[in-house]
Parts: sequence; C-alpha cells; structure tokens
Amino acid sequence: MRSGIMTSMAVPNPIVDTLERAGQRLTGPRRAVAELIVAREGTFTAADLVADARVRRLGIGRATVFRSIELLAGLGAVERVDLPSGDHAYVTCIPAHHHHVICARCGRTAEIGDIGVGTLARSVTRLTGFRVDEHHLELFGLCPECQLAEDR
Amino acid sequence: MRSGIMTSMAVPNPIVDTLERAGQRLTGPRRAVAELIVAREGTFTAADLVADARVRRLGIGRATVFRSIELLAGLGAVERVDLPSGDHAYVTCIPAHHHHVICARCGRTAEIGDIGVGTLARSVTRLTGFRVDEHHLELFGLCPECQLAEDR
DNA sequence: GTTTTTGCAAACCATTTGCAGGGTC
DNA sequence: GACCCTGCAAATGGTTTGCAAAAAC
Repeated sequence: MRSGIMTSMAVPNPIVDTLERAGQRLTGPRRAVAELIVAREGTFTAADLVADARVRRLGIGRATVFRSIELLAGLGAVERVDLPSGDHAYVTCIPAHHHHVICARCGRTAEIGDIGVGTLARSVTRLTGFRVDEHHLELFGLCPECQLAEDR
Repeated sequence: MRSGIMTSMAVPNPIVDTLERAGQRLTGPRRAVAELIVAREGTFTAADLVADARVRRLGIGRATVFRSIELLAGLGAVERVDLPSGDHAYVTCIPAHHHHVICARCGRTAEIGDIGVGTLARSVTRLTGFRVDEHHLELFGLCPECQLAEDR
C-alpha cells in the first residue's frame, strides 16, 4: 500500500476530515498519523503507531504521536479502550454515542449503536440510588473470521 | 510475623477468606493488604494502599502491594477498573458476575448483579457476527450522598 | 527443611514535558 | 509575521524484577 506519505487526496480520510472540521491545523505529521490510523484495522496502541511511523521512515517523534492521539481522542475521532490484557489501545470511531466489540484475536472492531445501555443505566439508578452520568462498555470476543480460524 | 496493628480475628475479612479458600499462603503482608483494602470504601489505587501502609507503619514494600493486588485480581476478589481520568483503580467484589457503579466524587461503589448485559451481548452477536466472550461495563455517576452534597 | 514470599533497590516502559527550530494560517 | 506544532532528549511516574534474607507450610 502506498501512502506516498500524504499526497493521496484521492483517499478520503475521515480522521483528517475531523481535524479540518474542528478547525485544527492540518500539519504533515498529523496527516501522517491519521493515515497510519486509517491503515490499521482494529485497535492500535500508541506504540503501534510509533513503530509504523518508524518502519515507513516518516520522521515522526514519539511525542507527536502521543500528542496527535490525544488531540484526536479529544475530538472523538478515536476512543481509548482498555484491553483485558491491561494495555491501553485506541479504536477509530464515528463521533456518536456507541460502543465497540473487539476481537480478542486480531483486534478488529465493529461499532454498534446505543444498544440499550441507557435503559440499563436507568434501572441501576432505581436499584442503587446512584445517578449515572457516564458509562464504559466494552465487549470482547471473536470476529467472524477468527471464529472460522479457530474451528480449524 | 503478624502485623500487630490489626489482629482482630473478630472482624471477618472476605478477602482473607478468598485467599484461604484458594489455598494461598496467608502471610502477614497479605493479611495487612487485605485489611487495608477492606478498610477502604470504594475504589482504590495501588498507590493508595502503599500510602496507607506507610502511614500505618506496616513495613510493607511497594512490590508486595502490587503483587498482592495482582494475586487478588487473579482470584477475582478485586477487579481492576479504569477510571475516566485514565487511572487504574481497583474495587473489591464478590466473585460473581456483576458490575459496579462508581461515584465520580467520592469513589464509593455499589455492586449490581447481571442487569441484562447478557441479552445485550446476544443482540450484538446477531448484529455483527462477533462472538462475545467477555465484557466490561463500568458506570460512573454520583452516589446518593454526593448528590445531596452537590445540591448545596 | 523445602518452597514461597518479602523488601529493597534497580530496572523498565509508557507517557509527558521543556525548549529551540520550523511550519501553518 | 504571529502563533502553533514538532522533534529531540531528558524527566517522570507507575509497575516490574532480581536477589538474598525471612516466613510459611
């Protein structure tokens, strides 16, 4: 795959779009990080991106990768998830209320809309008296492909 | 060695029970950590316990605190939760399938049984084809007390 | 008595920060 | 041209590890 670093106007990059829409500066390094993220399917860690950048010899420093991820997380373009392993990873996502299912084998993810967690939160309030303001739901399992692979 | 300090055989400690049941060695430091955990209401971090131990002048090292927490997490006596702040904290819990609501203000928690996340997982499978094996649900909000405090 | 656990300190590793130079708007 | 962003390297802070002494079974 080519990435030509950042000349591909042809390939639409939703993350770059998010940056533009938010009025953030579209710098070379940010575009590059955006490309790296889009090039990855599934979850990725900061270290993954640093490694990717290194392999492709983009001269991007660790700090910039971390700062870009932070920026994107703030904009809701990526979301931090805590893997069962304890690692911090990120997933790209459309900025809307939703959740992810994460494949424990390949890291691929699927987005799912608000599947009734709100209702669930309401019943928690009824049961405990706690007011629920926020929630994190992460589902882990196997994607269809990896289920097949497992059966072999 | 036995930590003096908290010799209360009278106070039943569910965490100590868990250790015994699991056939783990009941060492002084482990008991002490168990006591510290029980003494805390709500979430706590490894650093909290280290500080507590220090204040009470139990001669317990950082490493031991981390190792004990790890052990207890493996046994399901405590569970790791990732706070919205990004910190890693732990909550004590009864080893059964359940979730927690965490007060964002005081850290107090309430346990809740399986409130239909299973059903929810099933519908995710239907929608995405992912097999769901595991899930993390954390709810954050305000406990009854802190709601009152806020209104003031 | 054998095996496991502990405390200490050093090692690690991921993430953050200070700062001078360079890029973006 | 002003201000923001970047890279580098050093600092940070949480967590882990190696090892000899001590405790548990």
